[in-house]
Amino acid sequence: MVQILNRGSTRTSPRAQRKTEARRAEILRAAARVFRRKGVAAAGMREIAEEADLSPGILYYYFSGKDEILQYCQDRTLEHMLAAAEAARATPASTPERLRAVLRAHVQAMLGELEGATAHLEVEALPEGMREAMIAKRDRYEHEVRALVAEGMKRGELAKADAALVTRAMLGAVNWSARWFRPDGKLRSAEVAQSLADYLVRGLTK
Amino acid sequence: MVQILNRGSTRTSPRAQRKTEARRAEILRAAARVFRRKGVAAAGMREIAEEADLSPGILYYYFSGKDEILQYCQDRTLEHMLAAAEAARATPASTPERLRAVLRAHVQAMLGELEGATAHLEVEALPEGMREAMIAKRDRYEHEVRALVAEGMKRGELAKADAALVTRAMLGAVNWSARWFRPDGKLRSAEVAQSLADYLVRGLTK
DNA sequence: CTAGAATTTGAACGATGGTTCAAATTCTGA
DNA sequence: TCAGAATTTGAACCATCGTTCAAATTCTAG
Repeated sequence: MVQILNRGSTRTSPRAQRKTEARRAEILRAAARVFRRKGVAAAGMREIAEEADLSPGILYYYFSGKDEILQYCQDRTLEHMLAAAEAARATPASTPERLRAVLRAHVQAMLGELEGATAHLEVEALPEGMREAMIAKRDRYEHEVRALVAEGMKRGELAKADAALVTRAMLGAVNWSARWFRPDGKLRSAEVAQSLADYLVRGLTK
Repeated sequence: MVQILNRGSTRTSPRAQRKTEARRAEILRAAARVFRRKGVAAAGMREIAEEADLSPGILYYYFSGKDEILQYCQDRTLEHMLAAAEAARATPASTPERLRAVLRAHVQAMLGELEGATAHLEVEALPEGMREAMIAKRDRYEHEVRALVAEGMKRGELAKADAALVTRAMLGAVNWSARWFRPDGKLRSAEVAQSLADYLVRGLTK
C-alpha cells in the first residue's frame, strides 16, 4: 500500500490530522469521479478542484501533483481488488465459485455507485518511476486470479487451457465493462457483475 | 466508409493522384503505429510526422488535422472488422464456428504485425461531430456480432443467456488483448486469436 | 527551358493544462 | 486576545501540442 505521508499537515494535533486526512480523501474521491467520467488524460486539475469544491491551487497543498493523486486512486482500487482476491483464497468454496466471487468483486470495484473507480485501468498514465510499482501490484492481482484458474484446472474443477491467457481474457471482459456500463442503463452493476462472472467461468467448466 | 476527399491534390493527373494517395496512406499507417504504441492522447503530430519521415507541417497539407487522421485510422479498422463480420454471416459454417471466425479476425485486425491498429478503441477521442458516426459504425459491428450470438442461441447451438451482455464480454476480452499483447512475447497474434475465440465461444456451448 | 502550380519546410502562434507562489485568510495554542 | 502557524486563493508561469503560414523547393505542362 502506498504510504500516506504527512504532506499538508505539519501540525501534530490529532484533531487537525483527522481533518487533513478527510480533506485528502475528499480530493481523492472527487478525482476518482472525474477520472472515471472523462478518463485520466482528459481530467484536468481545475476540473478535479471544481468537483471537490476547492480552488485549483489547494490540490498542491495536499498532493504533490496530478500524478500523485492518480497514484493514490489507482492504488486504492487495486488494494481493494487484491483484498477480495485474497479473501476468496481463504474461502472453503469450490474454485469456480471463488473465481466468480473475485470477478464479481472486480466489477463492483469499478462500477459501484459510490466508490467505483476505473483509474487503475490506465497505469501507463503514470510517469516512469511511479508506474513500475503500480504495474507490479496490478500483476500481483493478475497472478492471484491466475493462481485460482490454475488451481481449478489442476483439481479438475475447470477444463484445461492456457491459464495465463484465459485469465487475461476474463480480466479484459470485466475491465471493458467500465467502458460501456451506464448507471442509468437497464442493468444494475451487481447484475452485470453476476452475469459476467457466470459467463466467464462457464467457459471453463466441464 | 468515410469518403476520401481530394484534399492535397487539385492536380488531376492520374500519376500525381496516385502519388498523393500513397502519401496519404503512408501518413495513416505511421499514425496508426504511433496511436497503437502510445495511445491517441499521447500521440503528438510531431511524433506522427517523424514516424512517417516528414515535417510536421506537411500533415496539414494532406489532412485537416489530427482529428481527421484519427478518424481515417478508426474507420479503416472498423470497416475491416465489419467486412469480416459480414463475410462470416454469408458462410455456411455453424454459428459457433462463424462466431469464432469473427473473433479471430477481430484480434488479428488489432494485433496483426503489419496493419494491426487499435485507435478505434478510443472513439471518445474524436471531437463531437465526428464521434457520432464512428460510434454508429462501431455499434453496427457490435450488433453484427450480437446477431450471430443471438442466432446461435435461437438455433440451439449456443446456451441461452443475455446476448447483449455476452457479446460485450466477448468484445471486451478481445479488445483488451491490445493492452497486453507484445509482438515479441511467447504467443503469436494468431495463437492469441485462436485461443481467445475458443475460450469465449466455449462459454456458450452446451 | 521556364512559368506557374504543387509540395514541403520549420519557425511562430494560440490554447490548454499542470504547476507555482505571494498574498490573504483562517485556525490554534497560550 | 493575539501571534504565529496552517490553510486557501487565484493570478501568473511555463511547457506542450495542435495548428498556421510565408517562404523555399520541387514538379510539370507547354
